[in-house]
Amino acid sequence: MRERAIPEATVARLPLYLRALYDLTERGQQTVSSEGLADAAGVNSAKVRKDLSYLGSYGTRGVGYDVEYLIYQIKRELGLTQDWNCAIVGIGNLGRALANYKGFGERGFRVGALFDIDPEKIGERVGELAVEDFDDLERIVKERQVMIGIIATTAQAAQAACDRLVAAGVKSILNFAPTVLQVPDSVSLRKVDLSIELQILSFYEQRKVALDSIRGGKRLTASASRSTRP
Amino acid sequence: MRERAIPEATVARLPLYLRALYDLTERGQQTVSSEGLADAAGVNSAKVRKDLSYLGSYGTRGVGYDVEYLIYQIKRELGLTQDWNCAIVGIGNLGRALANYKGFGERGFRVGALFDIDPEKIGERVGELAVEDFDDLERIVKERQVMIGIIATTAQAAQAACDRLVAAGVKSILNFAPTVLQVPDSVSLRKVDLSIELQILSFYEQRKVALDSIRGGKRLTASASRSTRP
DNA sequence: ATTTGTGAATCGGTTCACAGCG
DNA sequence: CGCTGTGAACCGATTCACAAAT
Repeated sequence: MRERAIPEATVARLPLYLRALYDLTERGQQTVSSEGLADAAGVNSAKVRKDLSYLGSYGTRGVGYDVEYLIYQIKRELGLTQDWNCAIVGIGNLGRALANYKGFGERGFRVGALFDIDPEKIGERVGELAVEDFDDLERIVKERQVMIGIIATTAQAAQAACDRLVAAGVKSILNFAPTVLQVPDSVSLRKVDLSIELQILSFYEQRKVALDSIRGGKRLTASASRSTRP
Repeated sequence: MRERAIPEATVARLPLYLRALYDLTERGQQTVSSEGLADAAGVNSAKVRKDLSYLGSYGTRGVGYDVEYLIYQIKRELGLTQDWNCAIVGIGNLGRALANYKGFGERGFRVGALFDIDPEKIGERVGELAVEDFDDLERIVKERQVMIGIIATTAQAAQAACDRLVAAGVKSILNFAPTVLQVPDSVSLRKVDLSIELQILSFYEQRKVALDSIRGGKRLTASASRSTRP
C-alpha cells in the first residue's frame, strides 16, 4: 500500500486497536494475528487487515503483527507521540466529571484549563486546577498552548463557548452540549450526545418489545418479559 | 414509501431532527421545509427528505412538514411516547454526573437506580436517589422494571456489570467504560468512549499542523498559529 | 502451514435530479 | 410555482477470496 489518505472509518477504529494492543501487552503477548486483534477490538479480521494496510505493511505473513511496533505506528499515525493540552468550558456536573476523568491523561490528553462564566465557580478548585474566568479564555488558551477545546456547557451557551475557542485559535473541538455548532471549515468538530444514544437504544428496544408481543401472541407485562439466552 | 426497516443511519439521525424540531416550536414555527430542518439539525436537505420518507409521507408538497405532527411521528417511531427506566452502574465521577444530568429526564429517560460495589458508596445520596448494592441489582432491576442499563464503571469491572444487567433481563445497554463488551445477540449495546473521540481529533489536528508547516514553510509556534476565518 | 495484503464484488448510505403533487 | 418523495447514479466502506510471502 502506498499513497496517503486514510479513510475516516479507519481513523475512527485506530484508537480501538490501540486500546486492544495495550491490553495484549499487559497479558504479555508479543505478537498478534489480525484475527486475535479483531477479537480484542470487537471487529472482524478483514477489517483489521484492510485498516492496518493503510498505514503500511507492518505485519509478517504466517506470523502476524508485532504488538509493540504496531502500537508505535498507530500512535504515530494518530499524532499521539506528543501530549495535547485541552481546556474544558462549562464546569457543571459533566465538566467536573471530565476534569477528573483519569482516562484522558493516560492517553496523553492534559486538561490544562477549566473555564466557567459563573462568578460562584471561578476560583473553585476541581482536581488540580482552579476554574478560571471565561473572559480570560483567549489569553489563557494562547499562554498554555491549548490545542483542543471540550465544551460541556448548556446547549444555550455552547455556541458562544465555541466561538471563543475558535477566536483563540483552537482547531479541534469536542462538543458535549446537545446542540448543533457552527465552526469554520478549518476547525474539526466532534460531538458526543448522551441522550441521543439513549434514544437510539429506545428505538431498538421498542422494536424488540413489539416483536416479542407478536411472537408471544399476548401483551407483554413486565414480569412476563424474560431474558432469552443469558 | 411502504414496507418496514429503517436504515441504521436514519435511526441515528432521528433524535437530531427531534431536537431541532423542539427548537423550532420554541421559536413558534409551525411548519418547516426539509431545507429549514436540515439547517437546524446540521445535515443536508436531501438526507432529511429521504430519512423522513422512511417514516411515511408526512410532508405537504409546496409547503413542508408540520412541526408538531412530525415531532409526534418521530417520537412514536423512536419509542419515546413512553418513559424508559434506566439504571446506572458504577457511581464514580462519570456515574455521578450522569445521575445528575437533566437531559435524560427531559427526553423521557428516568434514572431509577444507582449501583456500586463499593461499601463506602452504598447508601450515599446522589441527587434524589441513594446508591444501592450491586449485589441487589437483579432484584431491583426487576422490581423497578429497568429497561436500560448504563455502565459507568472502570474498564475492569464493566463486563461483570454488563453480565449482571443481562442476567437481570436488561436488553439495552449504554457503555461508557473504555472496553469491548460481550453481549448476547438479543441485547442492544451502544458505547460512548470519551478518549477515543479525542484521539480522532488528534489525528486531524496533527495532519493540519503538518499541512500548515509545509505551506507556511517554517515550524509552527503557538503564537504564530492564528485562526483562519473566525 | 499460516497469515498478510489487496484486487474485486458487494453493500449501505448519500447525493442528484426531477416527476408528481398541493 | 415550491417543495416533497423517490428512482437512479454515485461513493465510501465492508466483505470476500486468494495470490504472495515467510
